[in-house]
Amino acid sequence: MTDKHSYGQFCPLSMASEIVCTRWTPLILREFLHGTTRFNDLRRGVPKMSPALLSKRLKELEAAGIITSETRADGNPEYRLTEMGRELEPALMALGGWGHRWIESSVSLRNLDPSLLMWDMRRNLAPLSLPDRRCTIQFLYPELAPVDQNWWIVVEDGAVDLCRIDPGHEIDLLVSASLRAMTSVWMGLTTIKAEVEAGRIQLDGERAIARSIGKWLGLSHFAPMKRNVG
Amino acid sequence: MTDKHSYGQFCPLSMASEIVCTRWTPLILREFLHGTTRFNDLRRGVPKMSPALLSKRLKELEAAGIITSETRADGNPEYRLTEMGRELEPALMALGGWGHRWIESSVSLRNLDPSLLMWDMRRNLAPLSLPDRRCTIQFLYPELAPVDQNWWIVVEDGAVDLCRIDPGHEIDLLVSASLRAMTSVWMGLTTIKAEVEAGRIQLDGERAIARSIGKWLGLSHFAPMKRNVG
DNA sequence: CTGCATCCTCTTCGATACTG
DNA sequence: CAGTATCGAAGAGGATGCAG
Repeated sequence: MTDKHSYGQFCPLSMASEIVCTRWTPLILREFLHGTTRFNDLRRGVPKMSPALLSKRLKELEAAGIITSETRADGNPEYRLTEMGRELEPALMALGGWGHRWIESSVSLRNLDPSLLMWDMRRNLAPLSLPDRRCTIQFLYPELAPVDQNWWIVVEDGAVDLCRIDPGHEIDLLVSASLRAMTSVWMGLTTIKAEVEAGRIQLDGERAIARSIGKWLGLSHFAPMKRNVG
Repeated sequence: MTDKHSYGQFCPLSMASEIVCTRWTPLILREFLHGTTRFNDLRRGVPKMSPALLSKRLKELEAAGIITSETRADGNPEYRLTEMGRELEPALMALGGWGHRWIESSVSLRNLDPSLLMWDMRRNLAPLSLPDRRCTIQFLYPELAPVDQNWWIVVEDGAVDLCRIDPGHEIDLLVSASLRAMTSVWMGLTTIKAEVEAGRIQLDGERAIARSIGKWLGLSHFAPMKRNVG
């Protein structure tokens, strides 16, 4: 009829699913809802997706009216949600909230990935809850392969940068952790405090910054919410 | 890592999308939320899906904990949503509501299908708003091929049956319509009253039943809601 | 470096037919 | 009624290339 990919149903849920519920698309939209606008930043949020497929999906989303692309001064496109796209947020949040409440942590925690964790903590970090000067926080995951062990987050003038190579600044706080413990904290399965007491996370450095970590550390949007399963 | 199909991300939206946002799955869940429990009834809601794929999806949903299957007395399985599955309703309603508000009717109306329309009107019909006796309502779509022209809905003792062959009862109301007009009414783009006045729908039969059609006729759950596009 | 396009392989899907 | 079996077509993933 219309095309091969269509469900052929006029039902609004069917029409919406044709656009939103295709492979990778909810994750791309998650990146957009976090404010990402550029191709390679999108890729950091969905690193296992091939660039060709991401490119295809962006064209589909643009054709559907969910995003626009505009060529910037540097000649590269900038993608942005339209109002239609922004209004997907409640539906995606509801789906994410359901996942948070119902999907077993033992399943989610099979997908540990320091890169995704740090990338998300970077964007959810609250600079205003840190001292009003440059702050450098190092994260150390001793159990990982050397290339993934060290991460630095540099906060300066409200901007948050994530580095995989030492920026050379004095370290204000060193967070040493098992990746599983840190991810569990991010997900809201446990707390920094509990993990520190259990010896799975250590904080070394400036007392004030360590004490206020619960305020500035960016966790999952769903972390404060109750769960129904283990 | 885990398997090929996984996005490899611990994010709850990613985990939820792996289960819910696969091809056909939102439509299957829509059927379940309407109370369907049997394989061939599910098929009526997703007639363009192959039975092999439906069977596969049901196994996946069961493995994910969203449905259970129990063998009934007749030896055939009965599928039911678990609590985990029922709690998907807000997310799916949000997605459907978004589709209703934002997807152009000209696009949805490319998917006209009398079978899907009648099947949905059957299950959303309100028997209590009809006289407390057997009522037979015939729908006639003169422009369609003969096999799709005639439909009968029989309401008796609170049960609603849909027939494609004449049940032989006296007709209490004959609804003659263009399929596009009837579907537009179902979607909430227009009203029965407006379509009758425009000559695209005719009601012939018992006055009281015709007058109360707005009460007993089952429309889309989203029909009363505002839309943002044409 | 960013933003793709191409080529190739592998998996999934759809159509049809058939079974207990 | 409730599925399997089979097979060709479409789609996704990985590697590589390339222009601005």
